[in-house]
Amino acid sequence: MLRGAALRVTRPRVAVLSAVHTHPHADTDSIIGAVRRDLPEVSHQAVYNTLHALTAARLVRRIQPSGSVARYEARVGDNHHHIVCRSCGLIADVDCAVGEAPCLEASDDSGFSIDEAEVVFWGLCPACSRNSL
Amino acid sequence: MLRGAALRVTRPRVAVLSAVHTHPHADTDSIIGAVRRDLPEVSHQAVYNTLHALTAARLVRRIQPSGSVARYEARVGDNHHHIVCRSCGLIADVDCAVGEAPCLEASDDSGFSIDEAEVVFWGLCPACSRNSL
DNA sequence: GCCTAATCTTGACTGATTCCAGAATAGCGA
DNA sequence: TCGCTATTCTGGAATCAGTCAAGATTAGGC
Repeated sequence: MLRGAALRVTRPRVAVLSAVHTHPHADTDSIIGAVRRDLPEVSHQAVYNTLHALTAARLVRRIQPSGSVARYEARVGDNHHHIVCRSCGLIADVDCAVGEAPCLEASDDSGFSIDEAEVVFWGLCPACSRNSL
Repeated sequence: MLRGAALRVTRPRVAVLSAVHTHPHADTDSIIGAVRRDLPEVSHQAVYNTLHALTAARLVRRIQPSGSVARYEARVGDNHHHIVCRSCGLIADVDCAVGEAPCLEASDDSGFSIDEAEVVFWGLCPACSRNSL
């Protein structure tokens, strides 16, 4: 995958890419933790660098719901959306009915040239929903 | 408005509420600046407190597109959406065709109880669009 | 195997936001 | 109108995610 994106194959990069694949929607800190289970010596800077490089190469997607830190996921290219729990922050994927970006047309684009419509559904996850009764 | 929300009417609060009305989509720093034109002595903390209180009271809405700091707007209750310029960060409003939250149904809610669908359109504003030609 | 540019390590730094303790004050009741 | 009390504000320190920068390391082409 890395070679396909014209990126050098280094241990930290392989570990980060793999961590993002095994931990969907994880924040940077969790990814650093996961990577260090394989490579205890990686610097946080290397992880930040790699995440930026992978994001720029479209191998991972960066998401950041309001009030949350940056999170990353490896599911790219299918323009799916997310549901975020207002209470615990849990994130789940939602398939996009349309499949191609932008899946939605703006009623009035104010002269902008739009290339993507990002949808975030807000609500309560099953567990928090139960607890709030 | 403040009294209607059972909030004490203080000078900082009036100034913040007014600043949010006159500066749509402004970030906290701009709001602090605008407020200090009226009340030079307000602390940044008072502005943060007030913005949180107003947000909780639903008198203002907090928005935070990926990679941006928190921004606030006074247009509430009509569930409109936003277009964000990828290049300069400019934000414009887009009316929601439906008008009531959630304006969109998730194809599969994963057991979540959803109360809002937030839509962010990404693209280039007219000026940046022209410059990139 | 060597060379060079890309990448990594280390450690300091920034900027937004939050935490805290003491001073000020809005709005209640007398 | 006056005083009381809880809420709010001030000022300053602290936190936390993320960025910057310089020198050491290393992947990958020759």
